[in-house]
Amino acid sequence: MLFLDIILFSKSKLLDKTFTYKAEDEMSINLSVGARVLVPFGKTNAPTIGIIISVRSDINEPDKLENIKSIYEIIDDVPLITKQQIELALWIKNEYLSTYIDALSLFLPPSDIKSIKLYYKINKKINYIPQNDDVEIIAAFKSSNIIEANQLYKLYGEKIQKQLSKLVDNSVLDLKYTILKNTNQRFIKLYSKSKNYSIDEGLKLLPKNATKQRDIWLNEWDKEEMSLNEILTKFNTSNSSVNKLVEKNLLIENNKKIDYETMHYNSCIYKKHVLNEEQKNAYDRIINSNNKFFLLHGITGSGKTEIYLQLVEQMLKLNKSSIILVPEISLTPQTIERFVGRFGDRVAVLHSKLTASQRLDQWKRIKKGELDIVIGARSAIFAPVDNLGIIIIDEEHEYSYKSSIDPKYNTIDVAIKRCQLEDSKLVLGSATPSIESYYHAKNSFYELIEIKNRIEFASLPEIRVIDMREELNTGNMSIFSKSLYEEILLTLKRKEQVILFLNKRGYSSFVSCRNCGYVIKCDSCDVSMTVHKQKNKLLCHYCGKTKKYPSVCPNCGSNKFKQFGIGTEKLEEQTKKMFPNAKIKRVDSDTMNQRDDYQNIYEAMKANEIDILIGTQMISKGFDFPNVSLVGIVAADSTIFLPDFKSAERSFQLITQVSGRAGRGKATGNVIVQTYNPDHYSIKYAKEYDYENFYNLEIKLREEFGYPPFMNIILITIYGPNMNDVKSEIGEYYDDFISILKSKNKDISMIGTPHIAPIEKINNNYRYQLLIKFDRSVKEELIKYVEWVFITNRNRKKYRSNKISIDIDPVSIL
DNA sequence: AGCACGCCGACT
DNA sequence: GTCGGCGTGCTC
Repeated sequence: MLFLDIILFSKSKLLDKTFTYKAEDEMSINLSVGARVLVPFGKTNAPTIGIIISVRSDINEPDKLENIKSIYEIIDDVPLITKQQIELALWIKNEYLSTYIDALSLFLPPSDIKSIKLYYKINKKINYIPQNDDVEIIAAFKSSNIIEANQLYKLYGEKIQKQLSKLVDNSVLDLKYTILKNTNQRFIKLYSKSKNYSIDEGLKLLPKNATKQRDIWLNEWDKEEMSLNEILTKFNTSNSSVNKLVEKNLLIENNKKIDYETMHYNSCIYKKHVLNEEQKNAYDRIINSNNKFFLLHGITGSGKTEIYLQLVEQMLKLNKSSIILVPEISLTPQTIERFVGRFGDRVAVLHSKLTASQRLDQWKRIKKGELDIVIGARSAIFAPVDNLGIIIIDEEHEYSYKSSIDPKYNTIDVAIKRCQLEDSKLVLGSATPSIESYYHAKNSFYELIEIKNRIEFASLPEIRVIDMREELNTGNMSIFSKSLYEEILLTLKRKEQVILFLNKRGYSSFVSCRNCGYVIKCDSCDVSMTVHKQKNKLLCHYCGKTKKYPSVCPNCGSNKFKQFGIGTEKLEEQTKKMFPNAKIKRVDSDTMNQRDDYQNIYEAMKANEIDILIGTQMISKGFDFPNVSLVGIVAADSTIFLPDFKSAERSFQLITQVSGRAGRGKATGNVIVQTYNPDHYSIKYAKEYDYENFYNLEIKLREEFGYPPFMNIILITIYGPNMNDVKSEIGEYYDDFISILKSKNKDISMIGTPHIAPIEKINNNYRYQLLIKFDRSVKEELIKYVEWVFITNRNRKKYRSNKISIDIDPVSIL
């Protein structure tokens, strides 16, 4: 007999624990850790899916033995996750206080189980004399030994379930089940022109006014068979005309199985470059060092990607696989292109636009080892690769590496843990490492590798800081400083490209009444609404709700309004006005709706079909266009003074990263930074490309104010529809928390009391926060107390409508 | 999450 | 007397 510890696939917090089942002593059970099982659960023994996380030959509390049920069956022949991955999942559960199933699900493929069908089978060996209500049930089994449960419910109503389970208990009936899996086969409708009609014969069947149908019938097709989508785009029509043609038998409809295995990326071969001395040195150190963890600090344009590519190539030679993480896959087409262009069909590209079945397919192929290079956003860290040689995290300072949904894991910490478990190397790369990472490199946790020159000794663009206060003094009220305006003119004249960066989408940041100063706010959030001119609406950037532009002030009735703060939409409008002959495109989440929009802009940029590219953060990453020689940062102040411990770092990184988009080709680059705070240290050091001194100052401030990497932070937010309930709940649990700390009598310093969140209300939920700062040495212990107070014992009924968010090591405390 | 048990009000 | 309302508590 063996005992299996199971985690059920349930979202309920109350079922978030291990359940022990027994199974016959079989060899196969030991090999089934990580496989899914079907188990009887609850009073009705409902077949329920779980996953085996461990197998034991004994049980801790023997008295409970009689309560332990036997599993129904093991679902997977091959475990979905390895023991190491289970260990990593359990680490994540404890480190970030998530549920078991949330942590495990990170590693699991999309479910291939459609449903479980239940049957009842009559047991012929038992001679049962039906009593009372059982009579008709037993009678039903006269015609068939086995009947689907749903069928029985249909015949006699759901309430016979009780009798059925009683009959099962008495062994009169046996419960049977089948697991229905998705076939993972998709069909697509393909259309071809009927060969039974000549063109003219067909034409006769089509009314004169059916222009679209005639278009489709008369024109030459690109290929014999076209999909509906292809027809619709080619002939700019709707499916009704296609359906009509099918009705008339002029088009033949064909169901074809589509093969998801062929997922290609249009990319050309990306040939190998010879590493320069600095690159080669970096490469050699990573390959040869006994250290496992590296921080590659290389300025923008220093050729980090080529180092990554050659590291991966070396891993292939050693028969090892690689994981490459990029901040946001759709925003880094270049990196993807290079990896696919170098390694072709060994590369799995995991991105958020994959359908569930594509995702499953990729997962299986990675698991099988057909794909041994995985490139993707943060969740690719959980890819089921075997024999992992290296993990590369590009742009390691990016916030997107910290998950914002549960489990709120930090990808870098997960990667470190994974590398320890699987004996692999980890390379963090950035031109502007996070303060925390650089600190750890300075303290030898990472081996620090610095690259100080651009490839082929291209020079870094010169950054000019323009004091916008002086512009105002000289009477320039426009968005463009004199210098930026002139520089754009010159750049356009030279037929080079310009990137204008502004970190705010929309037209204006907010609207306020000229008479009384009232600011239009979202009805559901404590946030001012942004003007979106194209949509002719006010939009809340937090909950997405919209409002009409007001005709009168809801506060005083005045009809005079003023808009404040510029967004990319207004910048685009102004730029078009100032440079009427330039080809201008805007990139922000408002213009990037379609799957291919970003890719199209990228291609257009490459082909020099755009003169001025305007965008938000979306364009700050990995864009590499040789013909961009001017970058304008329109308002560098937008994030500087946010009350967040990372805001100075963030500003420095943005300016450096965006500046890095200039001067990547032969043309020397220019950067113009417009600001009202030219003396702020993040702007001053960014101007000089002086990461080192920026770091030296910032790290002192972090130490002084007790922020990471010196102190750890846990941010607890309780939110709900009633402000008083939220306030009193967090107060009560805070008291519990404090008394636990006191009773433990340990030297735990903990700072802070509950307070209303900087954004008081989001989506009609009032928010209160507790910010806990503490020394790293007590982290493990403190997390246990947080779990005890805010998860295990958080069950007061009157706060049922409140929710909680617990963020360990948050990257933002807003 | 389900599901059963159980303790109260409105009915044939 | 009983049907059923949903509050409470448990699931290996």
